[in-house]
Amino acid sequence: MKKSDRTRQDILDATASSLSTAGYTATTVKSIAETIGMQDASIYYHFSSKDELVGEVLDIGTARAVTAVDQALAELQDDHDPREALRVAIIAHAEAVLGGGDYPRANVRTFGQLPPDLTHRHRQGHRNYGQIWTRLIDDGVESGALRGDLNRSVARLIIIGALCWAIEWFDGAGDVKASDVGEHVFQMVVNGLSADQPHQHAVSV
Amino acid sequence: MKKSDRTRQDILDATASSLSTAGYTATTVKSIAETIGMQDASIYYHFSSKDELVGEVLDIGTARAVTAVDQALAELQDDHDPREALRVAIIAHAEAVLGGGDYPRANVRTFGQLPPDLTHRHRQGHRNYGQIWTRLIDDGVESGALRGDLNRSVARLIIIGALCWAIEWFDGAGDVKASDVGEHVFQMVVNGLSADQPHQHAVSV
DNA sequence: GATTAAATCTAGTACACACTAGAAAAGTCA
DNA sequence: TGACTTTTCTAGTGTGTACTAGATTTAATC
Repeated sequence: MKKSDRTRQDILDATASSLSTAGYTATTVKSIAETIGMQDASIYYHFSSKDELVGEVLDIGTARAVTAVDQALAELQDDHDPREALRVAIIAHAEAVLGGGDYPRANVRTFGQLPPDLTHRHRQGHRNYGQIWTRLIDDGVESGALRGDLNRSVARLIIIGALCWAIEWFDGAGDVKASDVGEHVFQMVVNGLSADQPHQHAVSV
Repeated sequence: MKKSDRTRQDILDATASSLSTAGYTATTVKSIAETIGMQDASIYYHFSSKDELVGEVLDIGTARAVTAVDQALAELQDDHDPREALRVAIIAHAEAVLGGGDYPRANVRTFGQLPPDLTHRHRQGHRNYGQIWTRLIDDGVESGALRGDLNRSVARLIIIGALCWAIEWFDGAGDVKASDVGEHVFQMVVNGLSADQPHQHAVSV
């Protein structure tokens, strides 16, 4: 029983790594097997199909991102500004997707490349994730901390989009850290790029 | 000569349409041929390979996006606020990529799915496009209209990212128009979501 | 050490893909 | 109409893919 579990984990890890860098199509069963020194046919002892394997990787990725954001929000003080909650969530997302492991990165990277079945399978997970952000924005607007003249759904998708697209250009090796990307998204989206606005505190990057 | 040109155009159009909805892998030479009522082999009379065909579609897409933004900026008054230039560019980009034709949409949609050769081929085009935005942000910071404490390169990529990712969720059939998405990105990224800031004018959506 | 179960391998199948060669058809113009 | 060019089709090739069947090896248990 033990051996199987470890091999299974190796397969998942190799798949997450490949998905996060090469994408869905370039991630072949053969290439996964080669990474861990197996024959491609052996993969099918542990997973019934490529898409079941990929699906499991994506599930783990979603779960980790949700956990990261939830955990960051849970550490907030009770009387926090709604903007601070948004800031904490944005930075947690950035760190999970950009600086974290391969699983959340695989999730974002392969978004839009998946076959219909897998896309449909993960729609619910994405909806749940989106609700975290919906609540954050609703809280902000209703408390008066955030403007109420914008479409909240569009605002939510723009924030998530800015963060998700960062995977296309972010290079962990540079000076800019994952949390820096999060801080920038927060500064821009909440405080705005315009000079001389309230709530702005200088950021050094 | 005439017949060939029209067929060639039909092939390009069908490819752009397929790329913009199905992505790179699902866009097969056979499916393109079927769309225009041809045999797949006939495509090769007009294009030497799938990637040459796709490359040409992407070139057109980049060119159209650049033209749209350049044209919108050219119509500005001489003494405009740098923020207004950013606004005009953002909305032009949103309209070109979300509301415009298949070519710019194909470009954004397949970003990150392309084989290395095609990715490399279009790196220069993307760099050129990025420079338009670099200049807009530099102008804003140097004139004092935009804050100078953020990394300009990161800011640029966040703006473009928020716009590009919109292709994953934007539905032209809904109430929200492409220009609305642009307006929201501008409002959030430049004026900020925070309530009661200067420069903000209520937006109705 | 023998027996059984778990895990992997060898050797294949079937299919979709990009692409090719040469014949056939369609169009052009004297 | 006839000669010629342009365009498309028929019929294939080779390659890479996910996946399967059954033999073989490795590990666990008595």
